[in-house]
Amino acid sequence: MSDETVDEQIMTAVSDALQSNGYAALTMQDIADESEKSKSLLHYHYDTKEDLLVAFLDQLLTDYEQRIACRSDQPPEQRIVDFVARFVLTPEDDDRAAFHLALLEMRSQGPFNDRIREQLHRSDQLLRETAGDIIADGIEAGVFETVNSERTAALLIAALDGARTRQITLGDANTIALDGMELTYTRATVEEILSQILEPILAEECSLPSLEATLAELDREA
Amino acid sequence: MSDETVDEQIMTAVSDALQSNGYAALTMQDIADESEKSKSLLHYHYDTKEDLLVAFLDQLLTDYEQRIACRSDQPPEQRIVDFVARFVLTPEDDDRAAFHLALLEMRSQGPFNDRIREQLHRSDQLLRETAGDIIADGIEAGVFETVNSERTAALLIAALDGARTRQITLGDANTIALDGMELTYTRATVEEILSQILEPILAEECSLPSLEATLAELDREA
Amino acid sequence: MSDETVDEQIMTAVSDALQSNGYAALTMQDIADESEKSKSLLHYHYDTKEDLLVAFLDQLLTDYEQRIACRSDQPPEQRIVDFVARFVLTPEDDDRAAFHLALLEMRSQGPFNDRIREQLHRSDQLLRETAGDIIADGIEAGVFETVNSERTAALLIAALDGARTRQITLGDANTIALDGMELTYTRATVEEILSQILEPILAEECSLPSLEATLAELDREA
Amino acid sequence: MSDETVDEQIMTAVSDALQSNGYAALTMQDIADESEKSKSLLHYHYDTKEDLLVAFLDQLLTDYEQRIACRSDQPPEQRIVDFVARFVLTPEDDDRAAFHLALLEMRSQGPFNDRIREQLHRSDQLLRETAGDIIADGIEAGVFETVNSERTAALLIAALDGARTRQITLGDANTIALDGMELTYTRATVEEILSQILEPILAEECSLPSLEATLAELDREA
DNA sequence: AATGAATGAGTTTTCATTCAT
DNA sequence: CATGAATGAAAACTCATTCAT
Repeated sequence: MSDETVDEQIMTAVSDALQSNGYAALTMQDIADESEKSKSLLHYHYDTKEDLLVAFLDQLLTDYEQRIACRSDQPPEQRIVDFVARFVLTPEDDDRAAFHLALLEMRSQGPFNDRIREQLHRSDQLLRETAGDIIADGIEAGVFETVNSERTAALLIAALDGARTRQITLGDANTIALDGMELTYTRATVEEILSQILEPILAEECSLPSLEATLAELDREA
Repeated sequence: MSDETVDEQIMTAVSDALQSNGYAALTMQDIADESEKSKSLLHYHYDTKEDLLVAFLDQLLTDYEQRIACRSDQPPEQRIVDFVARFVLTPEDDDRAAFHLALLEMRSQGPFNDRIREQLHRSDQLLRETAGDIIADGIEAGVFETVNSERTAALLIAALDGARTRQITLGDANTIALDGMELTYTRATVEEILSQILEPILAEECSLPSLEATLAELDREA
Repeated sequence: MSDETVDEQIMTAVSDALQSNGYAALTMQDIADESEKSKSLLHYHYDTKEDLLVAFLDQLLTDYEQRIACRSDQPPEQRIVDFVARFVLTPEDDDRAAFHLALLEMRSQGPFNDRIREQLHRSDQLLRETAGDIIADGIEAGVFETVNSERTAALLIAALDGARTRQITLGDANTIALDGMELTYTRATVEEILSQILEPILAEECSLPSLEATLAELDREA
Repeated sequence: MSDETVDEQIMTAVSDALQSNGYAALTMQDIADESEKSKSLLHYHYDTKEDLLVAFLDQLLTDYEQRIACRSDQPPEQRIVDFVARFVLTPEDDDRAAFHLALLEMRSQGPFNDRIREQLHRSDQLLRETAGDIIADGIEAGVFETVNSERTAALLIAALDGARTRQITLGDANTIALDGMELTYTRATVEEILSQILEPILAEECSLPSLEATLAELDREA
């Protein structure tokens, strides 16, 4: 805790304050309260509230980008399952849900704020390229049949992002029944993506790694 | 224009103000400026800002629900194409994009506001039921193969909602190439849904109506 | 009192607050305290502190200009004595001293603020023209010998303004002895101007009206 | 440069900061920015901002007093021309104008601040005594006719100070025409003082040194 | 029904000052 | 000596809400 740099402390405080208050109602005082620092100190490090929030978004997205990029040593079929599995939010993932909610609020500020919009663009680019590259690699490796990798990636991401948005905005009550189990919206969507989008394009003799195992693996890493 | 009731005028003003300022920065003065009325009058009709916004969201979703529900006299394969086609946003649809952006901002307020959350729930329920019902009707009518209608609907909606969110937050620059044409994110996603999700579950001898024609038809209605 | 308009009340409050605090230390709260209104109301009537102060300066100078301009029906020798007599500040003139002190502070803001500078220019122009015109009229009427009216006016005003500045910044302690009486700096300077600058340029047979009588007259008017 | 003591550096920084920002808007940070030192260091040397500014004013006035006092070995008629010539500000004298503007702002703080007022008094005393003494010396030496030296000095200084105030607050645009040349307000006033106040009191056979030559001489010294 | 005037509570931001190093 | 970090108090300004008319 106390070995965090001040900047890290502030970023943590922004994150906590966003989770408690939401973006629209967020005040500098809220952030100061979450850190153990004064409002003045926030202004000492960041000239304006906007500067602070832009810095926060930057750090957020940079972290996110790093998480997306890892595990690139795996075969394509594992990487694509990894990719989609990372979108699964369990009801216990309070922090991650809050994080994505905050991100969603900032995303909706994009059209009103150039600096935010640029950051979002950068990050979106990476997300789509990553998914597209994995699929393209899979085609080249003979794991997937020949499909338009870019468009398949676009569909994938739309579904994953949409499921996540719905889950975090509507709450976990919003579940989907599968074989008697109640799945979160993201979990159910990942299952559907695997069975209705990715399995149909698998080459003969190929199979996807187990989602269950992949989720367990990701859990272990975290 | 002038035969609008005051309430209608106010609702229009809220909509306009949201489009100009976004939810986070929206003030009562902004709304008053968009109407030709005074701030005081807004308070005369709605006790608090929250009351006004909840009323606005209610009206918004009610309108939306009515639009979803219509054309129920059509056969299932037409109704499902109708359903997905309604999500397509062209670059010219400035107003609708702004509308959905405002809605997105309000959606992200759900977790912080019970009254907003309830409304969102109600509307989401309807959306998923509608899609599920159309697919279930199609199965019963022998147009679709037997699939889990609820889960397919969930995937559909996740993808449609996600595509729309990405399009409105990232701007129309964010396009997807198809056969040399540049499609908006929503349009491309609808195409993918049709070819990768709906066509594969069509019964033999069955086909989907043309998206092009359906879009033209919806356009005519509006 | 209570029949003042709100704007008048605010202007009075600015004046009072300036006298108590000086320009450099003046806050909106100070002004609100002097009026019986809230800070918010000041912002309701004037968007910014600068707007308020510019409006105040405008009113100040406009009033001042009107005072300068009056009594224009008199002969030139009376008008010039009037003109210089108006600069005399007695030790009892607390309000007027405070007023000119506030004005002095605002004058020193001119180089930093375009809007203030413009107002000062306007007013200065008038002051010099008025003095110059009186002298020119006097020359034409044969009351004064032929001198450069513009330059004589410049000297006159420099001395009058300088004397006033010294009196208000250094306090009334700063007096000048004349025939056993202690005169304020402005009073002494006016006497000197009359005897050393104006009397020497009087045409033969002409004389200046009594300062004493003129001061009494101005007093009666006020 | 680097052989300045820290105190000298700080005084220079105060002067620079005053010229850039004016007294009313001056902050400790502004001063720190002009020096290459930190805000903290300013407080290490001067407990409070007021202490610093009072010290600055003290140094300012002390310097000024020394300049007034010099050249006391000259004959009275040269010394009085010297005295008035020192008030001339050419349009090129940016620094001196800024300096006097800062001083003017501090002068207008006198009524609100005892420590500042005392300093101003001290300095004003000296100024008037110096002028009075030169004239008294001139009378004794038979250069000037017998006049009230104190009162003539008061008029002189009022005019000189007033001209300077007007010139620095209204800008150099505020010129006065003389024989086709545009003179600054201070220059024109000095000319008028020489011809209308000092020359009339010269004893027979006496004449004043040339202003032109005196200005050149002062320039050389600086 | 409608509004201009008014305000209190709160927002971002500023700034002189302090303190640990 | 010197500084970066930190803060409390107060600054300008905002805004939902109220009230008299």
